[in-house]
Amino acid sequence: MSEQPADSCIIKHFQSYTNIDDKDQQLLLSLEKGPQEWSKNAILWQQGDKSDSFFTLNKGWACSFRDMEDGSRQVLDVFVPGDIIGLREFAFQTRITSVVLLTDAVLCSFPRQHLDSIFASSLTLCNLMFMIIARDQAILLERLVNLGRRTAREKLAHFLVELAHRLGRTNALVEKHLSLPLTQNILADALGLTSVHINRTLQDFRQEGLLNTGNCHLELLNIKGLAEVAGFDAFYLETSVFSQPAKSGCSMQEELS
Amino acid sequence: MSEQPADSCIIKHFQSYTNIDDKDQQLLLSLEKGPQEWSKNAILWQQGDKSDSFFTLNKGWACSFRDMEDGSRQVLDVFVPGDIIGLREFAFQTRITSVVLLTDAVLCSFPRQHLDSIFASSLTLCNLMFMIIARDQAILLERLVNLGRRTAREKLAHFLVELAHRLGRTNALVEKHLSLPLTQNILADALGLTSVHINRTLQDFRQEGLLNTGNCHLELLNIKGLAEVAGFDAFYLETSVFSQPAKSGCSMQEELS
DNA sequence: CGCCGCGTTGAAGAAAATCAAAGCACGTGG
DNA sequence: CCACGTGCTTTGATTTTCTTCAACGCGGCG
Repeated sequence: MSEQPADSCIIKHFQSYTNIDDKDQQLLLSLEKGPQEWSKNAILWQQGDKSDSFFTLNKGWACSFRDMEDGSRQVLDVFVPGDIIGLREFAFQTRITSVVLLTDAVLCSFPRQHLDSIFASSLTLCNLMFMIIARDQAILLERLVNLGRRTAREKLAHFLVELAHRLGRTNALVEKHLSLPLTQNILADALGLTSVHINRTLQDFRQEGLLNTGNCHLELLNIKGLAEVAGFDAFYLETSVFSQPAKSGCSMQEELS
Repeated sequence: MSEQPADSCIIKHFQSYTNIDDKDQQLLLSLEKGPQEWSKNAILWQQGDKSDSFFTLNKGWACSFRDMEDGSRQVLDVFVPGDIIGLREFAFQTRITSVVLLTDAVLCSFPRQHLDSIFASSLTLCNLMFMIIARDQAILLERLVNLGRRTAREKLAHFLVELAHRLGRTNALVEKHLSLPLTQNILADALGLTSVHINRTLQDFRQEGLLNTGNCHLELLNIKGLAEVAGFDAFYLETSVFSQPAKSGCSMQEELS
């Protein structure tokens, strides 16, 4: 239960946006519940569950989704290490989406009522929370554009490039290789396509030398090419209310900008 | 510049979620800039503009959109009287979307830095702002499901029923008639379809006796039927952190639930 | 071994886009 | 008051994109 600051998921996440002073760090530490191990395919929560906490994802992948009456599902979000899960359910007493772990994972829980303490005692953190939720929304907006006005090729390319970008922020992107624990089915459910079509589109990309896939692993051979296919522009990921930039940990950022 | 509380857009909006005490009302009043008239087709702001304020929409309709490189556009949001416009741009120094007025309108401006005063002086309002932005996100999520996993029929029906629901909240829905200043083109851009296809789907609905359209006007003949077509469930519109329900102004709410 | 989840492949079909043109309503100016 | 332009709706014919269905291979794992 007593972590060092370096182990705190939420502080690490917040630090990537702006500097958090010692006082605020202590506040966060005192509110966060220690890391817990979860195993693959565990359901973090389901639509309709009581909504009284959110999580920070320290290690592993997760995704949120909505089940449809006809048996299909829409994947709404893919979470990677460093992400906050469930902040958007803040306004509801019951969960409006479900969340499943795509890999074994380490999570920190954060009871919702602790948000009050944050709002009450730190203007910086209050602003920051607001900024994070607003950035989440920007990502959703972009996903909306993706689903509404792009072809399957563009959708898939855009999704992958965005993911690479987000992974770059927390250094999980080693060279152009990244572990991608997403089945073609999940990709399809995220992009509003069928897995069959995802499969064929991936084949096209491989033939064009844009990427390679294999065994939960993705190799981006030509990120610029992919970004071009997608019409990708990273502006929507770059929050800038606080002047201090995130510590740039990765060459991706420059390569894409 | 000196409005009575009843004229304040933002207070009215907030009151629909929970009770605002006098102190908070005064605070809001002091921060809000008086109502301004705008005319149809005016651009509130454009992608890339400096982002330093948001608006409350007192009268009229607006929509936010993103222009694509290929000339098409994706409509992201349709705003109706009582809505807050631009809250989600909070995290960015420049606008990530554009907003255009669909009718003549009355708006109140709210400088962003005033949010700090709110965060600093009222825990209630701080929570409320958070709730509102979270609810916005829930609506976006639902729109995402709409775009990703529904047919044209379902998309259109869902969109219209959601709109009716939202209008019901602020009493703009008289009987089953509502003014709908949306061209088929805008509907298409909102739903990721073409106006031709919207036209044909609307014709189907008319033939099935579900609705009537004409001249910026929509008549919902069979809301239940439409909701059924759409697989509509209003849970995502019902925020419930604050126990007090919004004053129910309209028979719609019961009819649909 | 046999099952199961996942990726891959092919053929056929459905949903929606595209292109092009015509009609209609409304405001504006002659 | 009528002619005209403009923006929106409507219509038909054609094409593209993506889905559906069905089957097979392959690897991991109980």
